[in-house]
Amino acid sequence: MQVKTMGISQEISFRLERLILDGGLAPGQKVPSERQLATRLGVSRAIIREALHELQGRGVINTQHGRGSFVANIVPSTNDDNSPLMHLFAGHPRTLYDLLEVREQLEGQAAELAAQRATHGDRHRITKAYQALEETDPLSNARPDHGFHQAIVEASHNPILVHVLNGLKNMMLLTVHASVANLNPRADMRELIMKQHKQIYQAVMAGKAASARKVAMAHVRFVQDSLRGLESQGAEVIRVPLYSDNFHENPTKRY
Amino acid sequence: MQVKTMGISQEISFRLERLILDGGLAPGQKVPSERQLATRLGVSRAIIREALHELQGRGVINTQHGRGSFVANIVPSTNDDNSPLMHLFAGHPRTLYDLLEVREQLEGQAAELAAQRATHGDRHRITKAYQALEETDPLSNARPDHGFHQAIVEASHNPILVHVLNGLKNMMLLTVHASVANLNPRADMRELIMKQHKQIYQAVMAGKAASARKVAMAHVRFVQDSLRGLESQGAEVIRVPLYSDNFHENPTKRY
DNA sequence: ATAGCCAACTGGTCAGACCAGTTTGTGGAT
DNA sequence: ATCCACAAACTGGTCTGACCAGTTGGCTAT
Repeated sequence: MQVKTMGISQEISFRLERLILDGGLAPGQKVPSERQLATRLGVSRAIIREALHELQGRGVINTQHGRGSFVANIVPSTNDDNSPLMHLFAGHPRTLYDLLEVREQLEGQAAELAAQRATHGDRHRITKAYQALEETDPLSNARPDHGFHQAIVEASHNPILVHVLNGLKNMMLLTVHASVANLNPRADMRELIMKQHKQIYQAVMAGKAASARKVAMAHVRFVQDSLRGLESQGAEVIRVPLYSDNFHENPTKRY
Repeated sequence: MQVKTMGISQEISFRLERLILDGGLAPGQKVPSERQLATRLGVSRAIIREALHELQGRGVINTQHGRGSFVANIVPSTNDDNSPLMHLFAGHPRTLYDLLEVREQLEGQAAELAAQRATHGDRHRITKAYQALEETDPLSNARPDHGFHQAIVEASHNPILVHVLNGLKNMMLLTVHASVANLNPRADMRELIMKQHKQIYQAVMAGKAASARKVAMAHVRFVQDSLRGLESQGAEVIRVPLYSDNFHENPTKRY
């Protein structure tokens, strides 16, 4: 109905963004002061501030008290690295564990279904992925790991499950790839993880559905606990801001 | 360069975002009015507006003149109506059961977590939703049913779970006759479903996590089996999308 | 020349007012 | 009794002017 209408503040933010992106303002350059913009554009300073906050939320500029606003170093990438979700992870590390909590369920289900439904072709692909996993040095990269899990998920023959888990995994890869790399270097952990992979592989191939679910869930939970352990040791899993929260009641006890 | 300082408006936007993440505000839900937030948080309305603009720029919320601000759907993969996933439903009713298969897991997990983590406020909301569910004639509409499940999912305090399940639910609404609409007309089934709801409600409220998971999963599985039964009798389960219920008018649209 | 201070920037916050859409409930007309 | 219209009472949108709080640079006093 009313989609046409766009507030002045929106229009201002668009004009500023276009000005910046068109090269009128280069990255690092200082944006005119709020009062200047207000008089020059013929609007109140409040509007300018709202528009600037919008750009700030988009990551186009950053603002410093007493100094001014500056054009951020933005790579006009079409990647969704700047998606709202990414910001959520950056600001709220708990979300990572929420993610793993859900993954624990779905990976377990995937393994269970895979054990039940895997075809000959599936088994072949899973075996190939597992062998690649064994032969590759986990230190180099996590792709074999990715491939192994992927093969199992696909063997579940549930496209919804594949889709959802793929989405969750992408989220993780984009935000915590460093931490995954942090996990493997420790010899003891690496050995444990490889043992878990072996258990998953064997259970799925043997068609032991319940067992497959169990070990797959244990695997995710292990990763989860390990990350938490790393974090408690001061490792930088993801950026951690510290803020108190008395705005809304907190859940009784998390984790 | 003391980077530590963060303005009130930043903190407000952070807290609001956190509130949304915690499931206190689910996608599509209305954010409290600016004046309410201002008084509740003890800051001026200008600050609230700046914080909201920041979230808006980030795509977390969208705002409509005269109506309010609403939480946007921030998990794109499972909510995108144009997703290739939607095309799967076209000719493959089986996908519906894949969906329910996944839902079985996640609803179970949601109930389990809700039983563990529900706050006083959560319990109040769940109780209210359950009472509405009891009093309403299920034949009229499915809103109370949705509200009840939604309340439980939100009480899990896992934003990822909330968003994923919300996406799956939307998918179902878009493609399937609401299960209750199909199932309830039969007196025996309706009674069974209401009994299951009661079990879920009691288990969650009693904090019996394992039991809550069990009955919630059984509920989804029952719906699943029932639909399959109906379908085998020749009933039309899958339908063409006709809902335009979604109002994602994206204000960040250029031009 | 330099240490120190102060004025003039900058953004941050507040208060209250008014405009502009939306929703809702109540009234009257039917 | 039903239904339509219109007036509150919401909601967000904008403006004004004031004051607080960091930063910067220049000007004094040493």
